[in-house]
Amino acid sequence: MLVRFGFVAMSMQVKNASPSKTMTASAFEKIADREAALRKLVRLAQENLQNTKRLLYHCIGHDIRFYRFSSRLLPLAGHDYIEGLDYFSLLKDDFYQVGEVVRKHQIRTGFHPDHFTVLNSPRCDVVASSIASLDRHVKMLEAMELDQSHKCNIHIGGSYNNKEKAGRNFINQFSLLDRRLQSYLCLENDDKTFTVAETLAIAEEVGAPFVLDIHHHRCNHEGDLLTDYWPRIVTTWKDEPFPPKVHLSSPRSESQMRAHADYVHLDDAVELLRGAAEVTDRLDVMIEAKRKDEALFRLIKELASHPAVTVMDQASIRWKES
DNA sequence: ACCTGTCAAGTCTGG
DNA sequence: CCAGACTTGACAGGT
Repeated sequence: MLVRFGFVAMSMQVKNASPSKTMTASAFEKIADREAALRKLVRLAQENLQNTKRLLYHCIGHDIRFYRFSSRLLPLAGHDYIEGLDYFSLLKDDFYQVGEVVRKHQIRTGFHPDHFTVLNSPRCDVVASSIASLDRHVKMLEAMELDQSHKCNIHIGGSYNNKEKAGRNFINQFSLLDRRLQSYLCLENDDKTFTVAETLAIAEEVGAPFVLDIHHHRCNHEGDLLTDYWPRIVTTWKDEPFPPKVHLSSPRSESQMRAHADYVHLDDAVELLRGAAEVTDRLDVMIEAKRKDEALFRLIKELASHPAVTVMDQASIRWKES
């Protein structure tokens, strides 16, 4: 099994390259000259896109072909204050430049809209802003000229005291989305509410790929063994150009089980790779650790001494279990 | 240069 | 019904 590793949004090695620079709503309010404030927002967004490009070059230089964009590229996006501001026409070229690097170097990218994107909420305003957020994320991918193989990954949402009903509500809301949005989505199990079993069943029903988060699974499962789900997980990716993707992280501590640790524990990685190797010959692993790309490089280094591992380059390995 | 507190969002819990 | 916890990186304000 060929395994490629990726990281999220920012680098611990590339300095002054935040792709998430922003302005608070209250700071925006305090600027008397609204036009000047809007210009500053556009400048921040432009910096975020240019830094994203720098981060992509960093990836390329280290053989990394899997990267998740920051979901905060556009400051105050969706906020009432900036109504009428068209980031997309103003930053057309910046978006295009990012996409150009991605396509030229065949990097797998995507977004993870924040957990306030809740499609199954009983509140109409929450659903509406969630759809608007998804639309914005897809617009960014389109502005980069990246097709549906680059996904927006979301969770199912809240349970509202009736998880089964909440799941059905998600399916209903999903079915009401434009096909354009649907085709860019993939679904991930979360650490509190929707387990692998529940999320996978929903993903199968709506025809979206399923992203396994091994850490969330550990926080939120019902004694179910992952081995029961691996074949079905892989099947949800069968029509996709890229291989199945999974999220890998370790708990910060026993008292902070849900929080992400600085680095990934080798054992967690090995456990994941063992399971995946039974069902797929390609896997993309998104590292979700505080130390970002440093955690990726450290994990590769640690994996190198495992008997089942052959290191291919700085960011990928071959797993060959005895 | 560094440190601490605040900011955004939605859900859930506890009072 | 309301306040606070949860989460995260960056802002904001203090020293």
